Amino acid sequence: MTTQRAEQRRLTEHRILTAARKLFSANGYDRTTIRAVATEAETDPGLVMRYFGSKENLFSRVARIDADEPIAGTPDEVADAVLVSLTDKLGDEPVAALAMLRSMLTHPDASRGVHNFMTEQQQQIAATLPRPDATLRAGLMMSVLLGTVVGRYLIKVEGLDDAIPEEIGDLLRPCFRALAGGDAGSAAAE
Amino acid sequence: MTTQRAEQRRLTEHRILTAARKLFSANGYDRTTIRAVATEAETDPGLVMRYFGSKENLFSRVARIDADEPIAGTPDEVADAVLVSLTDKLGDEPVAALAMLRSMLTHPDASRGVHNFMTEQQQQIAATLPRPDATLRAGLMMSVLLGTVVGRYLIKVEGLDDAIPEEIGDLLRPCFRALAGGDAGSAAAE
DNA sequence: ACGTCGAGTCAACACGCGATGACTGAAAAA
DNA sequence: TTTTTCAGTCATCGCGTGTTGACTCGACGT
Repeated sequence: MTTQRAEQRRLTEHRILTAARKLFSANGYDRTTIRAVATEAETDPGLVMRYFGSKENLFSRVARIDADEPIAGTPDEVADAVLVSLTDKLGDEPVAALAMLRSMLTHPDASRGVHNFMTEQQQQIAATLPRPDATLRAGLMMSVLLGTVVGRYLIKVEGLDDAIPEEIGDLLRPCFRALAGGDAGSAAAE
Repeated sequence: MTTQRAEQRRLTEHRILTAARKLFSANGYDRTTIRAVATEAETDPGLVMRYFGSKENLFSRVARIDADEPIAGTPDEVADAVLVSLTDKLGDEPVAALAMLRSMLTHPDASRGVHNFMTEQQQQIAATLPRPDATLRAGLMMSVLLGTVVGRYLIKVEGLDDAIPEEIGDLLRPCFRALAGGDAGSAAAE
């Protein structure tokens, strides 16, 4: 059985992690203070430090973008796979990812984290596109994905912040299809 | 004629503004210090304060996204207009806009600035799209634009960071066309 | 020539931050 | 019961920040 103390500690750690996720994703790394996290978690700054060592460490425990499933298939299948991974993220607020995304432009670790995630996905996608500009196309697909998530959750673009994922997915499908290049973009020549 | 003193002041102010633009766009608001700006401008922190009043004020003098020309026309024309405003921004590094964009996720003023710009453009676009989901479509167009600029200059997505604007524009044209909804997206129904 | 103005310099203030370490008291082990 | 362990508390340190005000001194107006 778990002792009273172990259980108490588990609960407190959990409160701290939840508070950290919330504040990091709402305010970013620099504007989130250990003291604010402690207050939100109804505990003490010293305890946060003891349990997690440093602010950096706490952030890395809380901010993460889970890798999607491997991507492969025909260009159209790839486009749809990216679309699915997008609508997944649009389903319900991915707090851990938002903690990362909120700080990606100002905090070096978060920047690396996002860059790594995007590059990983991008390379998988590019490998399936039989084109000389595959890397650029894959990079644009990831950029569209990024822009959509940032627009919805962080910038709160009107109409995008409260749209249902399916509708967004339907509107974006032609984009990903065109970027994947299954068929020539309509009216490409001029 | 301009006096020596007036000229000297003009030069120093200019060095400060250039330094501030550079540092704000590279490191964001919070991680840019008045001292660092002064050092970069080869002057004194006190002088920066005297000339610009406060860090906030200096930021607002330096970070701006110039409004694009009004958008109107048929859906396809609107799509192309957005595309042009994008390729313009991809032409050469828009330092003043990057100062704004770099801080948009963590600094309230920058957030407002980007939000205002996007909403403004979005409303112009939406007004030209004869669709019930015009706002969402326009919002997605702006989100794609945002994602592309952020991906190129701030995240530095591989292949996107050094691509020529025309190539990016060509790849993105079908996206904006589809979002503008001039014709039905290919394979929309299933 | 003389007094004024203003560009530039410097030291210091008040504040909030991450981090440290000593302390308390109750639960756990002996 | 006695001893040890550890969750939780608290005061405090060192540092970097934005900001202030006093000071210098060469250019300017008269």
